[in-house]
Amino acid sequence: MADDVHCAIRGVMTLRLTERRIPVRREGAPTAHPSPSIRAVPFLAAPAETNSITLTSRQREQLIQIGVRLRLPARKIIYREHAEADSVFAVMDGVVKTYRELRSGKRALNAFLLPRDLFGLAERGRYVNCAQAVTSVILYRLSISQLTLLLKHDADLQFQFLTKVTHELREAQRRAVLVTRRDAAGRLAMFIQLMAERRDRLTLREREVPLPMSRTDIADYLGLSLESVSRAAKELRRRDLVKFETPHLVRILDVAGLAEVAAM
Amino acid sequence: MADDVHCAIRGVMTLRLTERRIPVRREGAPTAHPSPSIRAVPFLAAPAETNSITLTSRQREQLIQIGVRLRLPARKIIYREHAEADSVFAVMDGVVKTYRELRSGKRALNAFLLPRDLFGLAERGRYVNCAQAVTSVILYRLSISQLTLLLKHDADLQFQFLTKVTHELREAQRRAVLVTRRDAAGRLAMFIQLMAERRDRLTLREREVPLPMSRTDIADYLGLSLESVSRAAKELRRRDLVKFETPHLVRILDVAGLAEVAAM
DNA sequence: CGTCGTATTGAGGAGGCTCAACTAAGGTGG
DNA sequence: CCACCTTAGTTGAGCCTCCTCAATACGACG
Repeated sequence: MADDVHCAIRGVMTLRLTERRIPVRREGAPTAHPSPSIRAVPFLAAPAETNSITLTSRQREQLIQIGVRLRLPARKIIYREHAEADSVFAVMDGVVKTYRELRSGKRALNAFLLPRDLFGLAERGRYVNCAQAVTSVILYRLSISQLTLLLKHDADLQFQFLTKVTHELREAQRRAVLVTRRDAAGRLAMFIQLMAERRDRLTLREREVPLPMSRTDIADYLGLSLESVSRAAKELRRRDLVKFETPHLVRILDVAGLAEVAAM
Repeated sequence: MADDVHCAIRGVMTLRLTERRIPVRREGAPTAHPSPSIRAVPFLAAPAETNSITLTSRQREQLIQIGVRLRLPARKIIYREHAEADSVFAVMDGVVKTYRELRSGKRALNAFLLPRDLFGLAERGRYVNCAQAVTSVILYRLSISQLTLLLKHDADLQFQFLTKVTHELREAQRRAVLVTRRDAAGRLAMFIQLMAERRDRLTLREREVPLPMSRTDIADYLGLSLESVSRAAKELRRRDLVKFETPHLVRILDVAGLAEVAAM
């Protein structure tokens, strides 16, 4: 009995810690996306449709057939820059980062990939950046050659991919604009907004935004030093715009105020 | 006779000036790309192929059928941010810039579009940035709705577009990495390299790189102030890496040295 | 030859980076 | 169970680079 209680407490504590460091299980857990799906805002005006594209069940089945489901631990390197590119990956659960190692020893983060995102950008059959799991992740690995065949055969499915890549292009442009600004607080505010928008609506309501990545990752993404991110966080807190419940969970206190700081 | 000479001289002078300010006619002039074509490095390893993709003559014809050829003067605004997006454009000749107007009154340049580039990025039927002619340009205007139909019907053609957008995504990521660096000289060096690579091989050999855009445009693209661009140019000149024949034509004196400065 | 737009040059100030010390929390091993 | 070590994050001081504001030079055009 005493042992049970002890175990229960330890279990809870461990769970909390795990939640904080690598929050893989959220509401809408793995089972919510049992088959591959893609998130993208279409470039066409969608009359009655939602903001997102959807694959037909047949398209999902086709993807499942050429794909393999993977489960990887946090920090696992998925592929390296210049490595032979044989696969494209779809994130089912967890967070992945893609980055480049610079000569100076610094690394430039290109993107954080969340569930329903694709990654595995290649050029002439070689990956153009590295990919690493931020949290423990569940991925869907698609053979590029098989995917290419499938896309050339199914124009509708390919159109979904075209829409997705176009979406990614817009995001990359947005980030490029973001990192030109000079003030650290503004950049961090935009980053928090960005992560908040990409969350499911469920938690958006509570205004709690998980930031599973480290301060260093955020700094490398925003083109700031780690210290500047820390100071910017303090600044946003001082102005009562956000509150960091933990280093990896931020609560937005003033949505409008944060938007004001984030505006360029 | 005297009048003829006078006219001839004036004609030559005018031509030279036009060349410098808006160098539309280059070797491989408009007639070199009489029908729409796209430039992109494929993401697949191309065994025997070149670095570029090519459209079949039938695909070109299909595009010509749904497209309209346009000739626009320099500085002409092609479309504005948030405007209804009904067209995608292919550059046939000249240079176009896409940018966003920021609240602060500044503008952030997203890209310079050269011949064989596409532009007209939209989100939910609205353009996400402005497009303006830098030089006088010849464009091919494609109706998005008709293009969409065509792409959904011709998977091979769509695959070319997918390849192109993927290429643009890589470029956007590269730029996002570029603008995180702190030193102005390094950024400008990368920019000169970038423009040199995108030139046709013909002039690359001579190491003369035309920069048809203004210093302000370069500054807005690199996330620097106009003055910093000027100072960076001076710095590169001081080190004998480049020489500015005119403000809009730079000659690379030391390819390796420039690459060294440009390296991150 | 004067004017306008573009590009260059100069002086001063702001912001972020670097270096370094310090704190907090987890994991390990005695 | 506690001391130790490692990693992540915070805080502080001084420096460096770029931005801003302002004046000047240059070239094109009327």
